[in-house]
Amino acid sequence: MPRPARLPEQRKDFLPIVAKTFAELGYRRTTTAKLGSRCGVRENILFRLWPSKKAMFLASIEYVYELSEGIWTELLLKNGGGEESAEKLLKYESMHHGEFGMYRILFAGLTEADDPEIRASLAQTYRRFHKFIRQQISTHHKNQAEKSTRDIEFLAWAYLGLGTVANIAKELDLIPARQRRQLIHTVGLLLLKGTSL
Amino acid sequence: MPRPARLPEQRKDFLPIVAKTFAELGYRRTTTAKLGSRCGVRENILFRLWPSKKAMFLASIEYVYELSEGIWTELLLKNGGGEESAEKLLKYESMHHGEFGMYRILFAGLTEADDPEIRASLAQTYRRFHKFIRQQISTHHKNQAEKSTRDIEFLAWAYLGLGTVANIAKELDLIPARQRRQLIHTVGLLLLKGTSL
DNA sequence: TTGTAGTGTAAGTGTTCCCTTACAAATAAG
DNA sequence: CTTATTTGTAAGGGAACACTTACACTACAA
Repeated sequence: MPRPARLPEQRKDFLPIVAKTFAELGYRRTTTAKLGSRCGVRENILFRLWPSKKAMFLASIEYVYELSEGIWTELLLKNGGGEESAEKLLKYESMHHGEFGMYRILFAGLTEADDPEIRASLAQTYRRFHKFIRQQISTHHKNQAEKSTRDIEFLAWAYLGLGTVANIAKELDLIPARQRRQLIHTVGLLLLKGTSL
Repeated sequence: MPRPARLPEQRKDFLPIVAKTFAELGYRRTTTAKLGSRCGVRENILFRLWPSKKAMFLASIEYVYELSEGIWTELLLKNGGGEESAEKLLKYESMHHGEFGMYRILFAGLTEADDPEIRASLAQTYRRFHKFIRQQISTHHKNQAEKSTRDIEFLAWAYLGLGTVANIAKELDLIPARQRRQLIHTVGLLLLKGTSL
């Protein structure tokens, strides 16, 4: 009898490394040879775990969301679901937004968006981010002045946009870190509450 | 005596085509052969106009801003610099935002941002967009309740973020066109005035 | 008309890249 | 131990790509 296959475990071990590489180099400049060397194996090993380079990239896109969601839900659990949850998340984000640089995978994906599979995976990821944010805004407003569902959806998109420019600004050194934190916090509150700045 | 060189004219003729190609395919998938065929010439012609593929891309990044700015200032001239300028621009943007798809060049550039020249060109472009928007918000507030410079800067970044998600949403079909227009208009007003939604 | 330099074509060149194949080493079950 | 299968290495194949070179043709000023 042969030894048991450990493919799933290997996938789990290598995925963070693969994702980080795509985040750093983008899709096209990431070569399968480079992925292999970073994982400490030859490239054909990776081709046994995923059928193609594209599949590795798709797995990385999913990983981006799961990483963020993991951190956020942990924060929410600590908080016990109180009303100030959204504020706590916002405060956390203003401090740690984009610290792993994983958003770069989404930028990379956007330039490959004419591939239907990459496009679908990206769309799903953005929708999941949007849904999560929308829920936070909703919860925040539950016991207060009501807002229409449409308004909350818009505010959630605007918040996603805020996070995205913050990432771009970080990437290009457009705004110093301290000011970037203030930006997320100030405008984030404006969007969370929908009230005047 | 030889015939006079027409290199500047050729550059001007080809740049929109080159930029559009980069916008469609991204940086890496755009091959110099493809650029040539779209321009109706062989690739070496393009290498006489720009020293490298990267230079063609850099020129395309600048072109993105100039195109937008041209449209906007034309709109402003028509309006005569009245107080409702910002609103008019906003209305125009809500209707035509991203219609040429040139923002894709910026996405493509972001995944190449570790190249110092591309990074610098991108940074300059974003700064120019930010400055333009900031001026609009400032002008809008001139004769009304004052806002701090810092707040106006933040609102301008937030507006840039709004435009960016709108582009992403368009790219990935996350929001139907009609709703996207409403998003830009509603949240745009919120950011322009800094008042409640 | 003539000479000079611009404008275009055709055909490489060396490199890089995704993915495959061939095969050796390790390992667990019988 | 034997055997079947996994895990790893080494090498390379075919294609694509950025950029170059060689050379013919064209148009203009003198």
